[in-house]
Parts: sequence; structure tokens; C-alpha cells
Amino acid sequence: MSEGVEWAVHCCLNLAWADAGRGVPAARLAALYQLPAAYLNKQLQALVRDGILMSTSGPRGGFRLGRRPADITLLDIVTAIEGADEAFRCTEIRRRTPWPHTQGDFRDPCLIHQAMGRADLAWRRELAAQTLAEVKATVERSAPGLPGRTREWLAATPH
Amino acid sequence: MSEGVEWAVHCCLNLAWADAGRGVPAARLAALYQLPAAYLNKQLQALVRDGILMSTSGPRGGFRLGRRPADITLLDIVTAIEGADEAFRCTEIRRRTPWPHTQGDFRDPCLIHQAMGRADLAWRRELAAQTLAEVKATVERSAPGLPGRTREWLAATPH
DNA sequence: GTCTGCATACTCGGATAAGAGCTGTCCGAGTAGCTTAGG
DNA sequence: CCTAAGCTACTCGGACAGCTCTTATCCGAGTATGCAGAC
Repeated sequence: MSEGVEWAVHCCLNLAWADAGRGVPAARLAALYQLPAAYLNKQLQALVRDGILMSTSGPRGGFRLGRRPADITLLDIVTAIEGADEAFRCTEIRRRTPWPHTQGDFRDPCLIHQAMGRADLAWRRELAAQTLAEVKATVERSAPGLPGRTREWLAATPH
Repeated sequence: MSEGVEWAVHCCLNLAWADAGRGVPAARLAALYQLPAAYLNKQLQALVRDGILMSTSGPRGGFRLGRRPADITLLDIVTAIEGADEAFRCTEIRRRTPWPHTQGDFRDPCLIHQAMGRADLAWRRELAAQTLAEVKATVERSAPGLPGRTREWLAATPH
């Protein structure tokens, strides 16, 4: 899985803590964790494409959440960065046997594909069950001072 | 996910159908689906390393199952090819904030990592629940003639 | 006829290249705010 | 003093390289088989 997923989730969380009225530039978010700003910008673009974030150009511009944290799941973020395809790619190699096909052999879907699909579905179900709002609440219970510190630092003017 | 996983599962299934006494060369298994023989060999080596297959060199050599199909799970095969690492890599970027750390901030594990870990666990659990014996039985119900055809073709001398 | 030694062909195993995708960087389009000149 | 036009600086967005990992290939080590020759 791409490393951008980790960045994206952390950034979404930080944007949930930031002032709702203001946007946060990609460079500022990158400075928070000393990440390459331009590349992080690329990842955030993907989040914008899926409506998870909104972007504003120009001075005082930047990124903000596109919808409420309760309506953003971890699956949404992962899908935006990684794409919607499932991990296991079934290329139907079973059809390439040297002997001639018997009619009806391939009416049923590939059972290996199905088994992998079940696992993929369980993974997606678990990710979709976790909203950004829930993660945010859990983190706030674990580190009560973190939201305030983050919000202040994001709002402060960089020098 | 690597394409080798698909090949590996199909090959394990075919080896479960093959004569128990004889080994099947990688080239023969590759010919079944018109795959690059040398590269398939590389994937099968990974299965041997994890004890899923056994290999024999020389004439009349080849690969056979390393243990009973009931003791081989889909997770075993995927892990052998892809490695045991979980998909999401937590690099602990939360520790790189510009402000000084408050003691106890990082006593709890990264909650984002935990959430991703839960999804990963659900995926593994689903894969571990499916044994090769179960997949084999399901396929045999769906295509009763397939095991016999496969077994015969694998045993036939290539020309 | 039987045993032994050898040559042969076959198979796996790891070392070695090509290609694709992730990672990282750069520059241009567009915009909001500031400055400045005029009324 | 107020207004408006122009300028400046800032930000996103997409186009352009570098690098790691997957994909693919090749050759050598080892082994069972079959054959030939001697006893």
C-alpha cells in the first residue's frame, strides 16, 4: 500500500482540528511532519477529486474538509489514494487450459477469485465502519492536548 | 498484490489433483496456463520455503504438496508470495511534529495504525478460514470433470 | 546374467536484466489581497 | 477621505524525472535414469 495513505489520514485528522473557516496550505500540512510538500499536495489532490477535501487557490487558500468528519470513512480515504480496484487481480488463467473447454465449465465465477473477494470485502467493511469522527474522538481521549496544539500551530503564521 | 498469488493458488490446487507419488515440473504447470515457466518456478520456490510445497530435483522430479490440503490455507499461500508484512506501513509520522513532545503523548499506539490493523486482521482471518481442501471440494462440485482432466494432462508425457 | 561405473538429460535454485508503478520535483494558471493613484 | 485599477505574492494543479519493486530471463549445481562394459 502506498505511503501516501498514512499521510492522507493524518492530514484529514489535522484538518478536522483546524479552523473550519480557513483553509490550510499543503506546505503547512507538510511542515507538520517534515514531508515533501509538492508530493503531499499530489495526494491531497486525489482527496479533492473524491470530495473528501475542498481546495481554494490563492492567498489565504488551502485545503479544508469537503464534508463532515462523520461522513468520511477510512475506506473513502484509502480508495481515493489507492484506487477502487481490489488487491487480488483475477486474470482468469483457468480459461487457458490446453484441452478444449466443456460447455458450462465457466458459467460459475472463478471460485478462487470469490474467496479472495470475500477477504477483500471483510477488509473494506472494517475500514468503512471507522469514520474520521470516531478516530478523532478516540485520539482526543488518548491525547487531550493534541487538538489544541495542532490547531494553534496550523493557524500560526510561518516565518 | 502480485500476480504470482493467482498462479500460486491455481498451482496448489492442481497439485492437489495430481498423483501424490509423482512430482510435477514447473514447466508442466506453466504449460497448463501458458505462463512463463522460469518465473513461475520462482514463485513455487517461495512456496517451498514456507513448507507449502516440496521440491525434488533431477529427472522425474518436480513439485508436490508439502502437507495435506486441509492444512494449507489461502493465507499461507498469500503470505508465502507477498511476505508477512501488513499492507499499511505506519512510519510514526506523528512523532515529527515541530513542537516538543509532551510526556505520555505516544504511550498509546498510533490509533490510525490500530484501525488499519483491525482491517488487515479481518482480511487475514477471512483468508485463514479457507483451506485448500475446502476450495478443492467447492471447485469439484462446480466442475466435476475438471480434476480428472487436469490429473491426466499433468501425468501425460509432454511432446 | 549381474553388477558397477559413467555419461546423459532433466529439474530446481539463485544470480542477472527489463519494465511498471510509486516517489519526488518543477513550473504555469488562477486568485485574493495590497498598493497606489485619481477623484 | 473614498474608490478603483493594477501589481504582487501566494496556492493549487498538472506535467516532468528518479528510484524501488515487480516481472521476466538465463545459467549453473545436483540428481535419477539408462547404458555400456567387465566379471
